[in-house]
Amino acid sequence: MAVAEPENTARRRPPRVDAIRNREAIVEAAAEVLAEQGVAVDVREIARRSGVGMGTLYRHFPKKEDLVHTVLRRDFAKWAESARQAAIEAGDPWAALTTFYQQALTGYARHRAIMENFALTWADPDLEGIHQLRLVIEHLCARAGAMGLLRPGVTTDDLLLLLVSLGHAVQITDECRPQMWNRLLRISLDGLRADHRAPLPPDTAR
Amino acid sequence: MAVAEPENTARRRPPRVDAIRNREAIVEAAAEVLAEQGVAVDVREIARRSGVGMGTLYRHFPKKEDLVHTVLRRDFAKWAESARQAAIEAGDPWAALTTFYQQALTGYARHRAIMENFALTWADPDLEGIHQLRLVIEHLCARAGAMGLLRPGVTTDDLLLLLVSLGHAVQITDECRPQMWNRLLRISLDGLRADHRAPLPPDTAR
DNA sequence: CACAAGGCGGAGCATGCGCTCCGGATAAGA
DNA sequence: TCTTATCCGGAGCGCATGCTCCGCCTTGTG
Repeated sequence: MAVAEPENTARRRPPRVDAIRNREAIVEAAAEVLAEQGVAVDVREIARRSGVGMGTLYRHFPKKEDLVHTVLRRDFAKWAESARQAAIEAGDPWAALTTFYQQALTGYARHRAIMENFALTWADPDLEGIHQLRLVIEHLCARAGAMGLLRPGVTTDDLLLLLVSLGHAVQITDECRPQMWNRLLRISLDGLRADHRAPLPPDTAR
Repeated sequence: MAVAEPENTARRRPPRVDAIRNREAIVEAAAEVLAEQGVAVDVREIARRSGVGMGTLYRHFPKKEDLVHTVLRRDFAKWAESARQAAIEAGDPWAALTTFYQQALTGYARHRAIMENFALTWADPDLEGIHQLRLVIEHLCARAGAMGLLRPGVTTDDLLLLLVSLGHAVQITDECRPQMWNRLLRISLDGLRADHRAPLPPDTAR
């Protein structure tokens, strides 16, 4: 690995302006298309919408996966942040929890690729985005728990899984019955309230 | 449409024994593979496992869809029936509801194709299988409601959607944390109990 | 303005999958 | 046994999709 790589540290021309412009157009178009159609979308469609050729697209993102990851990291972070903001603006801890779910699930419905990806990776704490989201939920959990509002024994993992699970319900119902998932959310949250003292089944270690 | 179709009513030889045997082998193998890998499976894999050539497979089922439907109708019915039985054997109405979900969700975890298909078609009451399942849930709902155990305003659709939603959670967690979805089930069912009298959000018509 | 380094576009390759085609095999009636 | 309607197998077609290749063009520098 010690072979001389000439000029790999400096003396590199900065990227051309058209290259920068194109890269941004690609990411923008990809975000749009991934939100609409999910990760199974044809790469040609992304190229078409961003007004760029396949060669250009693959120069900037050597694998489709690279592009998808780039977009997903960006949009996932945006999404988690907006849910966090919504929770902060709510008054009491319980309202914060409710608002958090409502905001998160509403966003969910508008981004198929986020949903698909979240369902696959929610249990992996190494991913930056998931980790951030986990911290938010932990905080909400702690706040509600401190005021004795939350059912004892409920974990952050429970709340994360609930988010994934309801996310699926949202994806299925949002188009034809936009308020139906809200009923399910209400039911689940009521099941999380502290007046249920019966212990939950143990969560067997992975 | 009145063109003479010669001999379309009788005088047709019965199918050969090898044809019958092969047809059954195909359905059996397809059920296995669909359960493991979902509907996206390669048709060649089904042919291979049933020890039959592509020509034979496509003679019996002209489209992949036909085979999938055949298998799904069969397995969906089996699945719904086993959940119904479990509910019947339970004592009180609430135990029936709990057992029903537990049985249904356990079966769910073992059949990917059923899950994928159910998520797409649960709202369509024209499908025989879904209709049957709906009746079962309606009955459970009525029983629990009559004893004042069920939260007022909860509909059959709510319970169906809850099934789909938890089904997704099961699919995600069953391999690495087999008991985790049970916690979510418990939470949701507790949210369905009659001690929550706060009205649910309205379900806007489709 | 002249000239490269680097960027650009899209035809085309490789792979995977649904489905077809047809020469050969075989069950079942005469 | 002989005949034939019926069935069998699997090579291969058509299409979609991820990705590459290469001749032409743009940008930025002296």
